[in-house]
Amino acid sequence: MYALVDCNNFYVSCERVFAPQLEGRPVVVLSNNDGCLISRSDEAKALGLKMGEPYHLVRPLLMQHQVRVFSSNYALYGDMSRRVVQVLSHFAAGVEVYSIDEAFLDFQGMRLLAPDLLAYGIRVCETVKQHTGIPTCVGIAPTKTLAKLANRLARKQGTGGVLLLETPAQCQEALALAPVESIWGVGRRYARKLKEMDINTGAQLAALPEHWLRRHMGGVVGQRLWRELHGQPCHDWNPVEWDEADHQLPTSHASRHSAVCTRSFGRPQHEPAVLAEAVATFAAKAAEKLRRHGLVAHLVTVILGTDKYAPVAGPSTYTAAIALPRATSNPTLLTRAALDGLRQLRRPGVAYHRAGVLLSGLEPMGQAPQLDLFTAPAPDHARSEKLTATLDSLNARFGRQLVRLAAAGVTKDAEGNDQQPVWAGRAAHRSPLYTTRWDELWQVS
DNA sequence: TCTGGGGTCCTAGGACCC
DNA sequence: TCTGGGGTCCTAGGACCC
Repeated sequence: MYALVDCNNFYVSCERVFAPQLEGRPVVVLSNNDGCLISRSDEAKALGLKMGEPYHLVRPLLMQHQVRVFSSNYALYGDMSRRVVQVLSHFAAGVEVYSIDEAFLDFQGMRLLAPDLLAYGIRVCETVKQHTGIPTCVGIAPTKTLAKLANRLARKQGTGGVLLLETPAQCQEALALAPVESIWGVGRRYARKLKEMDINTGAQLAALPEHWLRRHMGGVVGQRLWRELHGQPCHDWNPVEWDEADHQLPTSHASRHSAVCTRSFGRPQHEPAVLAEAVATFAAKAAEKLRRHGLVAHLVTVILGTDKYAPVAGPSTYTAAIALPRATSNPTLLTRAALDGLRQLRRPGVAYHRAGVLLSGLEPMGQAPQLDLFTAPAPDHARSEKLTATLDSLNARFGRQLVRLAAAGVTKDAEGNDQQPVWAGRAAHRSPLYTTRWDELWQVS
């Protein structure tokens, strides 16, 4: 058995923890660059506001109904997510973090400890709410796919936000209630195809022959979906590992294949120097992510994007890949490669709307075989490793990007005040970093 | 003027290797 | 006229997830 714990309207709920007066009022959170709506309170959903809707199109509606708007604040959401996972870790032998607002719990054999699984699930919800302020729902079922389904139904039909599907009959009943597009693994395309065949519910999908899903729904992916719907677990299990020394960051053993940092600019940019600072910043952030996971990369891909909504033919995304002689997570080497890529890619006079850096060809640090027999390790390799480690610990202690490469640019004015780089995205409504910055702590008066 | 970011898996086809 | 078999790696594209 698996339990899926899902935080309700997660980003909005995080904002409400520190602004309880917004309880019961319509609230939305915007994507990076204040682009689209990515989290909505129940009241905002009731106004007809849709997930992913462009902010500039619904602005009049938001003003009309006095909807409270937030720019996204990932430092806050990431920290709240970590707290939720920490609470969950006390309730199961294993926790798999699936996304920033969802986690699976290993409930195998849980019956022995908690004969009443439903009551146990309710206790999970209550404890998370009490310890973090975040409301959740829990779905419990024999497979991850069925647990997702149970979770989806839990809010409306569950007990205290919890729904337990245990017997085949219970699973069948739930599947019959589920629109086919709500099944985990059935996206827009497959949903349309299925509806054309008059397959409208999860139960109808599960009733198709296994080989049909293999043939028409992505090969083994479809086959796995069929089996999961029939109670046979097919998905991997990748629990987080708690580092005893540093209880801050759980790390997953799931292998990662890439680390990427891309951003839209607040306004289009064509200046080489500005683009270089942005790309250097993204390279450093992606490299930091790599080191956090103990990985090194073989390949650096620089991404530049023009206006993807412009009514012109041709692609809006351009990439240049730089292969490294040796896999590394060193920010200096990765930034240098990224800037090389940028020089290859950039076309004079073209206005770019976004940029990014993708690191791939990943391997665990220390195990990477040397690709180039004739390139000796740099003589200052050890010093440079030490420098990187020092940089990471300074940034961990005093705030992200406090110490960085000069290539990433300077964002202080003459008086030493923080200043946004010219390429920075819009974030007009960001809340304070209540839990991760000393000078932005929540104040109670 | 204004439309996010970060991932996964699978398949097919081409280049290249012995 | 006839043109193997078994691989790897890379890229692009399509599907999905949050």
